[in-house]
Amino acid sequence: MAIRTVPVLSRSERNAMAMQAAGTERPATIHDIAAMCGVAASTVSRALSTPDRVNIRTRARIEAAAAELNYTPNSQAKALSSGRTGAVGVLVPDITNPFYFDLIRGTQLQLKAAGYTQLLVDTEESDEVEASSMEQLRKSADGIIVTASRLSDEALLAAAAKIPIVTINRDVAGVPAVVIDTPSATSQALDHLISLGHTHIAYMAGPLTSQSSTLRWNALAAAAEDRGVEVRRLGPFAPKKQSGAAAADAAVHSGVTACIAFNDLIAIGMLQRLRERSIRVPEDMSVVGCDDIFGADFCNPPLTTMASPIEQAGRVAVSMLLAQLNPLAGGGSRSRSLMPTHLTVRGSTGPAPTAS
Amino acid sequence: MAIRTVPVLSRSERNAMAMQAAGTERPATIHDIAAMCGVAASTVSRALSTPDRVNIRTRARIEAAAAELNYTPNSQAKALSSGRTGAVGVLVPDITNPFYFDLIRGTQLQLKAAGYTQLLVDTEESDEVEASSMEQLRKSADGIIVTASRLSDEALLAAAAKIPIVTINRDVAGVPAVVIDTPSATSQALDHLISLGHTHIAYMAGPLTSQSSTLRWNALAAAAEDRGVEVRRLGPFAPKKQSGAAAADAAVHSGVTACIAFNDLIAIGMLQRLRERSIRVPEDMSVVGCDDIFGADFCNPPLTTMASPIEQAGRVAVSMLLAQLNPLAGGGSRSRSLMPTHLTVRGSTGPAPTAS
DNA sequence: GAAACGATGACAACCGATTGCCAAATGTTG
DNA sequence: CAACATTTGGCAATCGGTTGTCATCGTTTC
Repeated sequence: MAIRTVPVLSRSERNAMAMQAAGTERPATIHDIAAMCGVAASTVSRALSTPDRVNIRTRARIEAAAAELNYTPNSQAKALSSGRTGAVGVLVPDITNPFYFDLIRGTQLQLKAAGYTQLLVDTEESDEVEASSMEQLRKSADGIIVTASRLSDEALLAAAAKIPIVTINRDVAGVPAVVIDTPSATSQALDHLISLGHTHIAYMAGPLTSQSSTLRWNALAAAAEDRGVEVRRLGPFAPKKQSGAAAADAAVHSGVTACIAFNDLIAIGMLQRLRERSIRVPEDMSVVGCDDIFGADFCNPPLTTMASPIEQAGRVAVSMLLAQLNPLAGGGSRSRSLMPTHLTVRGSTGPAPTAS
Repeated sequence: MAIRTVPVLSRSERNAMAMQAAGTERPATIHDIAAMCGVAASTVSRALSTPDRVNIRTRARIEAAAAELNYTPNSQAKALSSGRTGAVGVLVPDITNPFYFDLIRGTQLQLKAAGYTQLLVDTEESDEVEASSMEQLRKSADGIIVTASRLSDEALLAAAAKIPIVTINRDVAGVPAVVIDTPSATSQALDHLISLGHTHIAYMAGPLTSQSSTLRWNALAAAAEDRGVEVRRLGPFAPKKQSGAAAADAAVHSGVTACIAFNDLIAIGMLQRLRERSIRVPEDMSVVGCDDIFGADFCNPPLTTMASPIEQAGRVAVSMLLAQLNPLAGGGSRSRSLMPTHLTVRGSTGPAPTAS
């Protein structure tokens, strides 16, 4: 009969050995605290998460021990057993777009304040990456904030059925959304240009898959018809500074005297290109951007733009998502939030050139 | 005698009930696959992670079942049992600083390519937040990338003993680091200014806790002595665009004709302020920035700056960290990487004004 | 044809917490 | 002082994987 020669070790004995071997201090667990206080692990767990369920004196002992051991709960284990991960995914189409910097900052601040972790994912403007990231996050996050989604309405709805979602700048019935009201700013911008005497105006469109671009164009076209001016649509252009060159050339070629760009990146790119071509802004051509991103105020000339409360939009999206996650707090969660915008006039717009 | 009236349910039975109740499809687990293939869960686990340990036919069956069930491993469970989280923490002092946008982009891209998740944390320029974030990440990440750390050398070393760390722009013996070689670019910038005839030059310093700022100043002071020109240190200034106003005023007041700013944010802020005060750049005052961030090329005038390969630095940091995590790959991991920089001359520097 | 062997897959412990259930301890009341 | 209500805290199952150990099976070699 074979006798086990390897002695059976208790968990703490093995841990102690591992510690000794590695020479590094092993993070404390609730079991360590339990052993130190002479109570069960479950009691420790309760003392820390449901303080009322535990005698105040026991709780004090446990808290002291936890402090002494420098205890931090293991978030993985917590997530596994409780089902809540304490993380929120934030999907952006392009990390390098400054628009999202402000957004990310807003979500980051608000999430941290609520004790959540932000999982930042760059979907590279691809609907496939977006969909697979969502599937991935479904397990590792409690909710998702999706900005400028490239997915179809159906796909978004289906995803929202699996995990709480809040969209930003993408309005789909049934999915809570934060929408920055750039369409209404668009007509403000149009009126601004009209008041400066412009009658031939172009809209430099964003990606075809961008709902924002479509909505802005619709609003702009409607307003133009209402005011009896001509606005033509050019593009599409990728929302990057480099696209500005093509946009500028297209605008010049079309003979307009003013243009409204899908976003500030394109507008700033246009400014650079126009300068290269010695076309003066705003004397020869007025340019309006959108979003008021970092840089819009110090480019040359400073950019007239439709300012969006970007960071605030991020914060609101987080609030809406957290309200969805913890319905206990009385405040009935709204499902749609419209963020106001306004036109900020700087140096890139001016009177229309008199007929040459 | 009390008989249990509640029937004991197997795991799958309960899951099925939960599915029915929630009306939503529950993510598949290895147990589902195991049941479907008539093998043990452990076999499924091996088939997916150690394919060689499993018969090729069994493996094929398992893979087919996994695909059919649309199986995705639960990262929490994986992390808990294996000890590896598949996540890397990235600590930045200020998310809104465009310098870090490029950095974050670099880390994000490289991490994603390696199948890791990025946990982004804003430490708000606080050493305490930085320390507590590290303690937190110790459990939830496999490694940490720390940019421009505000911690003491000892604290960093201690942290590095607990979890793999790579620093960026912070050199501590014993901690792998990526260092952007701005000090050497600093003397390039100085020579550039000297060649333009400047003899009275100021360095607009960054935060006192920034090692980068100190190193740049040291390099600059040494080079200045070597060339026999006067360079005075002004500041410190917070690395934000708003600080540029104070910096500009200080520079003007000190009577210098050129200044080298700690970073582009300060430099751009200075340009704005100088313009407000009708001080011409570069005719009355030359300005050199550092980093070549987004915006440096289109501000007014375009900024002469010491260009840093920021995104690349992020990628290298990730590579170094991953090499540390997976030592299997032969390439001996370097512990220090110096990123070259160069001076990019644009419009913000020009000949020194002739004596008035 | 038997012994030795490698490949294969099942069993079960484990990671670090949460949580339902129940027993013991405590306090309250008549 | 007994009976009952209420805390309080322990036990054990569970989350979804990973991994060490071991039994089994088919194959190879002498």
